[in-house]
Amino acid sequence: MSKAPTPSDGGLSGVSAVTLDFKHQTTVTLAEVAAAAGVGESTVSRVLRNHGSFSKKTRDRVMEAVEQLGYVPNRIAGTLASAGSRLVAFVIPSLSNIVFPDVLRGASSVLEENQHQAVFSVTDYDPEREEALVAAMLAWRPTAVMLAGFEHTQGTLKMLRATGCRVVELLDLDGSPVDLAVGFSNAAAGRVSAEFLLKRGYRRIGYVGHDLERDTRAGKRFGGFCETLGSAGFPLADREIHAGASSVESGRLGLERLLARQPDLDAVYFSNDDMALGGYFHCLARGISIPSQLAIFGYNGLDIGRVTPQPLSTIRTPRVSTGRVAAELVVANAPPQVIDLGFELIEGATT
Amino acid sequence: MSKAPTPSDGGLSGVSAVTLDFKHQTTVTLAEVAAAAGVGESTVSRVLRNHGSFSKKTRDRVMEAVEQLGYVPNRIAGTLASAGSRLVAFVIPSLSNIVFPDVLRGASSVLEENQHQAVFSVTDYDPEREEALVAAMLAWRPTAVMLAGFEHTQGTLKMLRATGCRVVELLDLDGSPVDLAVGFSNAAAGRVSAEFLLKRGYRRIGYVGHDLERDTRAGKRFGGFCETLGSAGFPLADREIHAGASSVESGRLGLERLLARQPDLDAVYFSNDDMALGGYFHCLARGISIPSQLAIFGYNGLDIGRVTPQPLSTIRTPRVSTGRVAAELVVANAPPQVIDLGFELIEGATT
DNA sequence: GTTAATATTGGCAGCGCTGCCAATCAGGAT
DNA sequence: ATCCTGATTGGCAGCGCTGCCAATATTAAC
Repeated sequence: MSKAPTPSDGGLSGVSAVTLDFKHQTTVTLAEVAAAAGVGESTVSRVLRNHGSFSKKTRDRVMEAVEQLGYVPNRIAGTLASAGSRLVAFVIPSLSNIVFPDVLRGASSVLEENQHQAVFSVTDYDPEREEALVAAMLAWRPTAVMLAGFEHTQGTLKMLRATGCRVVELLDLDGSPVDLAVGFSNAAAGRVSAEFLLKRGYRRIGYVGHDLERDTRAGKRFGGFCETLGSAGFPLADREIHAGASSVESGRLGLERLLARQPDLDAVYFSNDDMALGGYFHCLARGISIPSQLAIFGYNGLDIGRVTPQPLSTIRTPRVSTGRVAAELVVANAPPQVIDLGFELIEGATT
Repeated sequence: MSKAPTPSDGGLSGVSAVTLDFKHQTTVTLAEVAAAAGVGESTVSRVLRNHGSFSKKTRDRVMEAVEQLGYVPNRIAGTLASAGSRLVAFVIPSLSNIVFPDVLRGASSVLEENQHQAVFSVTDYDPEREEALVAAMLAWRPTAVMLAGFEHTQGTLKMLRATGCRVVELLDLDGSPVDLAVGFSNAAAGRVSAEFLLKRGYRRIGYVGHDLERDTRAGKRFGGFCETLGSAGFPLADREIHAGASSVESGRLGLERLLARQPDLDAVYFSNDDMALGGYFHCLARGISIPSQLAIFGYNGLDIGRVTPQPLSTIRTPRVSTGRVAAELVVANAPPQVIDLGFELIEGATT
């Protein structure tokens, strides 16, 4: 963000002079509605939840009182008195990496249709932080907790196994799930990417990636990629790892550095499409012709990669579906299982 | 998403054969901890919340029992018994538009530091849906509700004014807030963009945008932009509006269509950077030289726009700060006010 | 008209935790 | 040893709603 943004002209500035009245907690309760409608509390409860039986006349009177008083049910009390919270907790590594907003998007539509709510918090790829956030989430007695991948602290695993709620591990398949798992194999994605580049005849292949320690799924892709290259007899020529999160800029810088050391690479595999786009822009800016001088391969299948002058070769991952399917399993209270949604290799014009 | 993704090789497929034991709701309660530690319930409560006084010895015994039993406090019960839920509700139009994940990101770090949780739902730019989702959110008695902009249905406004929780309207300043507002003026951003293009000498200016009815903030920018062009005597030459959400692809197609009708435009203003990047890619692909043949101007200041071969001229908006400041105001329970975070014009190489 | 079913309805005990208040305890002053 | 002050502690009444069950109203069947 900018340090000291220019205040927009025409905008109100700083603290407005007009101070609205402070709100007073309006606490219309079920009991008040019942009194106003001249019926019992349980009747109001039944009408509002459309559960059990009541006459049409009663229904109308109750609804009128609800309207009149502006009653808003209190789900905190409702949850405590009954069973499920209908809250689904997401503990995700990041919101900068488009993968996670996509997963949330897929899940939220399903959850909203089923009267559930999504709660989330961001670990910033820190397992300790994840543990603390999972604990905080469990305090809300959610219907389910959704996490990225299988790498968790012992403490997190212990909580997850002890809790009564469902657990869904997302976007990975290379590991053993606590309960449900929805995603695809990152190791396989890495292998498929390597096979593709080899089949197309590339031999001196490099890698530009971001922090593999923290983003373990990127690490698994890298592992599968190197393994395949190695067993084909053409091991990875060199790699350039950016310490922080992935970004277009670090992809660009990473490729620049890598090429400075290894000017004769014929292909580069990137940890994801953001990084790959940065590499692509570097080539455009330097006049490196793609793919004749250098091939570029990414991961994720972002929309933007299909609209660049040369479409990006990449692996398309079912991010939105991952969220959607995970949410569907949870609302259906499906038995423990592992769902492989697969991925798709997109052959663009950069390879 | 892909229709029928190839299952990843090496991944487990479909329903796994191994069925884990179903969970049984482990309900360790405060009372059980108290019994195990040999103290009263209120003592356990005080220790866990680190509130009130208790001896070190008592503290240790309680913590041991908590550890032993794997007790997880129940915030549902806690909230019902005491005051605030420490839940902050976000009702946002979209998760595809990077703006909103950025706002959530800014807010979530502040909220997590202050032991609050973020709940969200997505309206898909539909005011009726927003109303239903706000109602659902209020049922959780959140500390605050955060919404995009000032355009809400009468029903939504009524609920918002009647509720006891704080209301924050984000990313807009052109309207009157219910309670708090944090953002910047979109109309001003449009005006500033137009002034800039005029000052640089552009005269035949076009617009490529997305659905203005639903994205009212984009509509306000467009309004400010046209107004300034008009009063300078160089009214908008033409415009191309894509009916759906903004995307790189629709920016590219939009520019193509616009140029087909108006081949002699000298500059195009886009509804945001995604659209502008699409336009930029179109020019790259068609060999239209930028900015000599055509200038391109965006909105948002995405990182990617700084790394393209020619950095994109745009308006940088404080999206993450908007979320952060909004969260700070809420946790501090600040009085009603309007905060203008401004924006910054970035002069890239596309104008 | 009467009994048996069935449809409606109200009462009330919690759900698990916190806030309030009274009770108990530990030290120090007298 | 006795009293006083402040630190600790436990008991218990709700928070607002739902689930269970008994009570009452309706309608069908005889």
